[in-house]
Amino acid sequence: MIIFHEYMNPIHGFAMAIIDRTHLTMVLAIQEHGSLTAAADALHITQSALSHALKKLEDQLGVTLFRRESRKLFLTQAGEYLLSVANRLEPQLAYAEDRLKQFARGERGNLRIGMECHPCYQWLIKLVGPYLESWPDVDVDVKQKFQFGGMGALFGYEIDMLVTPDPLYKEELHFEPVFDYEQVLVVNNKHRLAKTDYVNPEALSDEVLITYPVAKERLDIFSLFLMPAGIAPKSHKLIETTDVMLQMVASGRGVTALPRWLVEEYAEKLNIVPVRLGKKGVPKQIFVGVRKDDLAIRYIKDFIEFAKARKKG
Amino acid sequence: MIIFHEYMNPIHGFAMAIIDRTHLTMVLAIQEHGSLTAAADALHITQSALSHALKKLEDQLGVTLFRRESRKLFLTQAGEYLLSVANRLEPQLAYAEDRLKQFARGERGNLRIGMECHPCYQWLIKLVGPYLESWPDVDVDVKQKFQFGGMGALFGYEIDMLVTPDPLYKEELHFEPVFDYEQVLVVNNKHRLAKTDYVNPEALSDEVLITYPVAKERLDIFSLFLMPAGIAPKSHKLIETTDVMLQMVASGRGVTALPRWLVEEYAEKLNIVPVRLGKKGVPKQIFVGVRKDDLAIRYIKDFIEFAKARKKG
DNA sequence: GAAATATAATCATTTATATTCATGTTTTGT
DNA sequence: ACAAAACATGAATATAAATGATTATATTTC
Repeated sequence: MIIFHEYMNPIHGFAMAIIDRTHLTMVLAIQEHGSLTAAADALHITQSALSHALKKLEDQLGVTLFRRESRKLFLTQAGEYLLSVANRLEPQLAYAEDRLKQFARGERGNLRIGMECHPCYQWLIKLVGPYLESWPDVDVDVKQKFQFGGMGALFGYEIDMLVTPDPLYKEELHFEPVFDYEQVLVVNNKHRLAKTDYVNPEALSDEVLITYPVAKERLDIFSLFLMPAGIAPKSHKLIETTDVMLQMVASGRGVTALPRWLVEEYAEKLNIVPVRLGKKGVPKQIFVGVRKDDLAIRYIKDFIEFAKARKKG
Repeated sequence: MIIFHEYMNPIHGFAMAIIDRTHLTMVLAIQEHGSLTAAADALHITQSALSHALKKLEDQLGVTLFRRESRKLFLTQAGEYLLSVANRLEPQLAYAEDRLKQFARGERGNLRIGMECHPCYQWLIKLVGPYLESWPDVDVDVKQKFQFGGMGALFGYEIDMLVTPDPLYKEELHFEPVFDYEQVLVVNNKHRLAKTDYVNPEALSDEVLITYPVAKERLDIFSLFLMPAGIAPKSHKLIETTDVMLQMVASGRGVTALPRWLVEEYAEKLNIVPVRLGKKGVPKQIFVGVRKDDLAIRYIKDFIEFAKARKKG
């Protein structure tokens, strides 16, 4: 029996779409189990419900999906086609649902990390490898340039995590220190200051100072050391990368300021020496900040744990 | 807000599948129109309904799909993913639905034609070309061997249409004559019977009769001509194909019986001549039969019209 | 060949779900 | 400050779906 049934003008509901996921699972179950009764069992509904659902679908489409022959059902051409569609699409829906639940559990996602502290990059790189291993379904993305600063990027959902030496305590954000270190002066090992215990700001007025190309306020050597003493270096050179910067220092072209742990690492290969800034040194802290809401996401919370566990002093 | 909501043990309904086609269209509409209100309009539901539906989906999945920022919505990572799924799968569902409706209108399908009449094959072939052109979404399949005969194949849904000279009037079947023709004797043009107006059965008792390899009861030359007169040919050769059969006749190896129109076609190339069987000739009819239910299918009904329009006498 | 069994269809009713309506809250624009 | 626009919420209601009981029919079993 073929009924030409026009499904029209539904006042309620998502308009005229007929085929639904339930219809796919329905056809799959009937085919798999060979009868309405068995299929209904598998779907945890009654035979009656399934019979109704099937009939309704057939009526709405205006096509017979199963030929009823005595008490058995056989797929018609249309049914065969719908089955093939179901076989193809239903697993994809199921898979999508699984993945979304992974998102829900915080097991899948894309962690976009912003860096506001040049030398921290070296530290981060060492962290990322093991982290990616323990979160195989999380991708990490590191960004370093922000139109409205790292905070703006965090607020604007441009990044999900900010690595910075300057936390900003705001209601919506959560900052946590991940490691302490000492900011030191770096000089060539034959430099006149190489053997001293510490340097005073005045000692730098004759030096070429090399830094990353960012505002002076964001450079600790200026904000915490030179500017309080009212001193300026002989000249100021800007260099992008840590490697080149240290090559310059090693070949006696100037001095720079970096974390002590980083200098010690490079000291194995280059002729450079760390020297304390001032009698007491310049202590620093690095923080990671996230949006408070995101602390519920496991892979984000776990990244912070990872970071704290790998302190470098 | 992330809610860890376990959706469990539903007593009713199709178990635990969450994502539905409505959810796909929902996400697509929100994305396309940029706001719940506009999307709801497009879906012909109220803003409230859409808000409820979205919230419910998010609760069930336990994941936020849209970040609400002031009065605007932005996709989260999970939402982005669901959108990509929706973009991929929803059109496929819509397409499947379209095709099923084509089935319903009888515009798409597979027409399996069974042949129980050897020479009809030539006639059918000429029909199929134009038919396929006017029904681009219908495939035609021609079968010639049936374990339980043509009728059995029709009943058993092995074929959808039977071309036969012997209709069987049954409740569930519908037969219709598609063309009338005369069954004639075919002889070499130098044959002693070539110039006669007609032949009597006795005239064949000295001839080699060539036929298709089927039961004698199904051969008109036997059932309608020789057997009623109690005559048998000198010998009986079985040949599968019409072409070879007529080559044999043309080279004087025997005679055969075929539709007049078919003989006239071959007579242009081969030295063969049709001769009337008996004073009145042997009139025949070819029928096509289908299951009565299938008459509602347009491409099937139309095939019969095609056939009748291309009569060959 | 009769009884038992299995399957699907149907009907009336209950239950569940989806949608609306009325309203509240927040944000935006003037 | 105020109106308009956008989303959220709760209660009421409309729609859809599932159930339970029953019927019809075909297969299996004895």
